[in-house]
Amino acid sequence: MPRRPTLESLARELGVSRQTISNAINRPEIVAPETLARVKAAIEAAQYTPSRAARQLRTRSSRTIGLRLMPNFDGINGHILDLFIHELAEQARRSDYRLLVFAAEDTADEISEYAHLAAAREIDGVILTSTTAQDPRFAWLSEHRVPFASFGRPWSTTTPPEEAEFPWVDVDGAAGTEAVVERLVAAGHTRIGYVSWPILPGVGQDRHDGWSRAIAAAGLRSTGLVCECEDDAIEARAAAGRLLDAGATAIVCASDTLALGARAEAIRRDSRIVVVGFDDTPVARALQLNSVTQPVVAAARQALAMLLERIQDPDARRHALLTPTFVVRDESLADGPTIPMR
Amino acid sequence: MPRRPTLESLARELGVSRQTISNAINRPEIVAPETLARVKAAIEAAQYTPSRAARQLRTRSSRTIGLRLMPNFDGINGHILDLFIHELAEQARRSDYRLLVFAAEDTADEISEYAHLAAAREIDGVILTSTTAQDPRFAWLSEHRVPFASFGRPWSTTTPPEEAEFPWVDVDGAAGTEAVVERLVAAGHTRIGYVSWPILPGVGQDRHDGWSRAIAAAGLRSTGLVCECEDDAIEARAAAGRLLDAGATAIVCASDTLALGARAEAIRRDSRIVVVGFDDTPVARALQLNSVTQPVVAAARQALAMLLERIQDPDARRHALLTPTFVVRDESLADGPTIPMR
DNA sequence: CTGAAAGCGCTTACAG
DNA sequence: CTGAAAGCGCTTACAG
Repeated sequence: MPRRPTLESLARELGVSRQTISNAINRPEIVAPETLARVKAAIEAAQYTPSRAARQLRTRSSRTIGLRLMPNFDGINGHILDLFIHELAEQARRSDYRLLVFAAEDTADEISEYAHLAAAREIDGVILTSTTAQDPRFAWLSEHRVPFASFGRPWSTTTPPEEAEFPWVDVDGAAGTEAVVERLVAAGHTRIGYVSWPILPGVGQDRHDGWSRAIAAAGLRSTGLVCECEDDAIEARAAAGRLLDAGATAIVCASDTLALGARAEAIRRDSRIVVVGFDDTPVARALQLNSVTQPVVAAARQALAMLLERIQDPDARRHALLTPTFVVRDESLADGPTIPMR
Repeated sequence: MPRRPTLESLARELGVSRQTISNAINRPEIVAPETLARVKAAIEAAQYTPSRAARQLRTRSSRTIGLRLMPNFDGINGHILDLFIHELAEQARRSDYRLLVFAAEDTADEISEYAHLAAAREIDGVILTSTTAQDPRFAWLSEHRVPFASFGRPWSTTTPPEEAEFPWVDVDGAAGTEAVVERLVAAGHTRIGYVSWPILPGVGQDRHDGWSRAIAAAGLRSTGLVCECEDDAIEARAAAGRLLDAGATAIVCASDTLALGARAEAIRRDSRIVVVGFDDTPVARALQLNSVTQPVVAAARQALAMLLERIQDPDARRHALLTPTFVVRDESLADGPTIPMR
């Protein structure tokens, strides 16, 4: 790459001191207006940009945040993380932060990479995604004083997430499935099945609980109307079959992948059966499938804002639970306020 | 973050000079074995990692590569880039390089970010994806001496890609659709339709040409058997309808998104109709759809290797065209060597 | 092989 | 407001 100007060379050229130029960049308000203008023009003309490394070394801040890329080989749902990362990168850039991403084999490997990055002072903080119950990353990062914010609640079975000593933002999955059921009930459905992810503490349980809560609130029966399965369309198709055998007229699913399978079965049996997915992935849009959309852009913004606060103040610990929206694409449900079909 | 050891503090502790420690890290072969062992142990014990910023400043190398995150809001096909980036991150880490990602509004904005990153010496090189005909990024990066390697050929209409003055790796899309048609012909199909992306220089034309070439080689007719449409399942469904009206018994598609739509129509008409997608996304797997899989992992490795070569040698310009594989999931095609169904 | 020294390019108190 | 100076934490020729 070509030789580039430095503070030194620029100062000589302009006949001022290095400090003046540095001031013009970092504290323009203390520089005399005419000098400032002259310096700014020279900076512009020379395409001068301070060396990030030198700046980092001096200020002891990298203005870089680290993020592990989660493997997403088999999921349709990885789309959510795609959107999240994209928005995170956009916001980071706006705040003059860099986004450093890395791959890791597992959580232990992920942590070891944080250790490296932190030791080499390459990152000022970390954004976590895909949190699990008993997630070991929270403790490690806290212990080692690495600032972080999490997209995903701590799914601890002992401490409620509101008491977490670190900032997090999450989407209220239960509220999503709950809203779906309410709408289905309003449309006259009384046998509403649920194709669930494994009901374990975390997202799987959360989404299930919303369905369950709404069913109970409506005074409906739930017996025989839940099927647990892995995030696999083939399994979901079989599960949907069982729910339909049990008389379901609508099937709510924990993901679009599951909905894809459920819908194949539903179409075979009776085209009036309503199927609802979750995450509103491109697949749902392509198939005109009802789904629930997460406010991912807001989540990314909040996560970054929280992290930047945390970097400033080690005690910062805001929490935010965002509400998802039911995207109705089925005509039989198409009354009341919805997101317009795309 | 906690106070960390420096070369200075470690040297004092051990009673050796800073250089000795630096040598132990960077040129261990010139340090006396016992000293080396002692130093290595101390480094391990103190969890010492050299400050990246200081190192960068001194060596004038950031060991960081830049990558623009392409927006992927509406595509199912974004999956390929996901895999690519993941593998790139993995390989980069293995070579002790960092992967810095950023979002950009458009190509001009992307270039302006390269300008910033290069001026601040934040990156040593760039990996390009999603290349287009007349892609302005090639010229800009070349002119500004920013090393880069491209995942995607230069789709210039004037210069053949083999003459490009920069390294690139790509997947031979034409070979993919060609192999698909050959297999369909072998299975007895004589009316093979193609749902195409817009046939313009680039991936769209490339994939179309493979189909076209194989049809001609088999001595089959192609009239009425091509439909161009945007990467949209709804449009694809209509297109498939027209192809079926023209007598097609098999439909090859430029993407899984298109195949999704085509299949919906095919199922409605006759379940024996064969549909083939492209990219083998999770959707294809979920729906047991035939598809063509790109060797993305190999592409990412090659792209990184080429970039690292280019960083060493400004004249390095290897090119590689990788061959995709037909993933057969339809029983009617299930003879001959295939990738086993997952 | 080891030790004293220069310098990468910045930022920021400190006198003036 | 500006100028001379220190120092962030490394790497690497250079004498010994």
